Amino acid sequence: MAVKCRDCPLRELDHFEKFREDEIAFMERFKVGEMTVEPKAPLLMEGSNSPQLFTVLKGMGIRYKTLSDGRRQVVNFVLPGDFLGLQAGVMEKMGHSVEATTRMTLCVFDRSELFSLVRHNPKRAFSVVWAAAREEHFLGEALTTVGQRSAPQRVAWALVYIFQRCEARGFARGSEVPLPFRQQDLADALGLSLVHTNKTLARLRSLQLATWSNGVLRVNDMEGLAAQAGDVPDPPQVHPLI
Amino acid sequence: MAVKCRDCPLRELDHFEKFREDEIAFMERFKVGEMTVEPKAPLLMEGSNSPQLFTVLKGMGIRYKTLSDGRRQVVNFVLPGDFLGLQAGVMEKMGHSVEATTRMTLCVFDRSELFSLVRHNPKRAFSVVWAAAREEHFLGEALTTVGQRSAPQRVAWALVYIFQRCEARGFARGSEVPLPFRQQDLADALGLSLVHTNKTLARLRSLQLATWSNGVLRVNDMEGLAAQAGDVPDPPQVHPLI
DNA sequence: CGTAACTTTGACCTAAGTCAAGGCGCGTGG
DNA sequence: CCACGCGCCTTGACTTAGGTCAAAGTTACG
Repeated sequence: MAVKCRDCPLRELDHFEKFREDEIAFMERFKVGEMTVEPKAPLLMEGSNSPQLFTVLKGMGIRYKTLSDGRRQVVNFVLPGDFLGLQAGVMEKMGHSVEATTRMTLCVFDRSELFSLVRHNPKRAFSVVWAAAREEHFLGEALTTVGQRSAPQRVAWALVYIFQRCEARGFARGSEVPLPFRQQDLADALGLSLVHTNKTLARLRSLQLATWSNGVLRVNDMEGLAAQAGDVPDPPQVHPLI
Repeated sequence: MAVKCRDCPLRELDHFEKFREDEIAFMERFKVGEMTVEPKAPLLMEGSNSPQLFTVLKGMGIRYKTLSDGRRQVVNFVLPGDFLGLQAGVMEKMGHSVEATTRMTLCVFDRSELFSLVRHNPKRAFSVVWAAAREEHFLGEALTTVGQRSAPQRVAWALVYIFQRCEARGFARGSEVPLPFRQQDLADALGLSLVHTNKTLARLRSLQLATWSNGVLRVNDMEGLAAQAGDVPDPPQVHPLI
C-alpha cells in the first residue's frame, strides 16, 4: 500500500535532484507512513504544533492565513513535491494553515525526527535549509507582486508562476495544466477582490493570452502573458525530502 | 579590533539563545572577519552570489527587491542579530538586495563554510534552519498585511512590529526606539504611496498613538496602536549565528 | 546662504472595491 | 426525470481608498 521511497514517482522527475542509494534508505527510516485526505481537509492549522511533517505526493492544496475579521491571505499553492510543516518542525507553531483542495496523498514524517535527521544526515539537512530558503525566496516575490504590481500584472504573474511549477512537475499536456482552485483562491492570493480578479481573467482571455476554466489553465501565448506580468519568476532545480 | 564571538554584545541580550562554550569556539573558527560600511552601502545584490555571509552587529538597513520599471519593494528591515545571505549561501543567488541605512558593522563568514557548518555542528545547523523558518514566517505575515489590510492597519502593524523588534534588542528608551528610515522606505514596505503613508502617519499622530520624526519612533499608546493594526505579530526567542 | 533630500498639505483622479442581479452546472431528493 | 438549491462564475452600476500631481515647508549641510 504505502509506496517505498525507492519507488517514489517524484524522484523520476528531472525537476528534483537525484537521490543517492544511502539517502533513499535514510528517508525510508524517516518516513512513518502515508496519508490520503479528501478535498477541504485541513492538514495543518495556523498556531498549532503538528507532530507530523508531510511531503506532498499527489494532489493540490493551499497555504493560507486567516485574519480575525475573516479575511484570508493565500500564501502559496501547494503542489506535489512540496514539504509541509517546516515551521512547526523548527519553531513551536505554524504561521499558516494548509488545506487540501483536491484529494491529496502525503508522505508522513515524524516531527521529532527532524532534529536527528539534521544531526545524522547533513546532506538531507541541507535540503531542509534549501526548502526553507526556497519558500523565503518565493514569498519575497509574492510580496513584491502584491505590494507593487497592478491587478493585470499580478494575475498574469500568478498564472505564469503556476504554469511553470506544474510544467516542472510533468503536469502539462501541451499548453494546458490542471488548476483546481477557485477564482476566490487566486483573488485571496493576490490581494484582489473576487470580482476584479474575474474581470482581469476575462481580459487576459480576450487578449488570447490564457484561459482558465473548469479547473484547467490553458496558456495560449506565454510570451504575451509574461509581458503582461512585467518581470517573471524562475523555477530552478528543487530538493525534495520525501 | 575585531570583536571575539566570546565578547559579542549580542549574546548578552535575553532575546537570543545562550551559546555553549564549544559553540562559541566553533563560531570563532567560522568567522573570517568584521566589516563596517557607511550609509547607502550595498551589502548584497539581488541575483548575485556573494562569497560572504553576515550577521549584523550594529546599525540598520533594508532588504528590498527592485522591479525593472524602478518600483521597489522593501522586504524587511534589517536589525542587529539578523543573518544576511542565507539565500546566496544555499541557492546560487540572492532573491533580494540588502543596503545599509545607517553605518553598520557586520560579522563576516565564509559562504563556502556553510556546508561544513551544517555537517559538523548540527545544533548550529538547526539555527540556520530556524533563521530561514523565522524569515518565512515573517514574510507570510507581511504578505497578509499588504494583501489584506487597509493603509491605517498596515502602518500601525509595521510600527508595532518594528517597535517590538527594537525593544527585544534593547534599543528602547522608555517608549522610544530609533527608526532611521525614510517614510519612503516604509511606504515601499507596505505597498503604499509616500503621500498616503505620510497622511496615515499624521493620523496616528493626531490620535495620540505614535509619533515618528527625526529618526525616532515614540509609541504613546501601544494598546491603541495594536488595536489600529487589528491582529499583531509575536516576537519569540531567536537563535543568532554570529 | 543655497541647495538637496525629506516631509507635509491640498486638489484632483483612477484602479479597484462593493453591491446586486443573473447565469450555469451539478447533485440530490421528490 | 425534473426541479430545486448550492457553489461558483460573470456582468453592470456605482463608490471609495488610495494614487498622482503640484507646491510649499523643514532640516541638514557644505
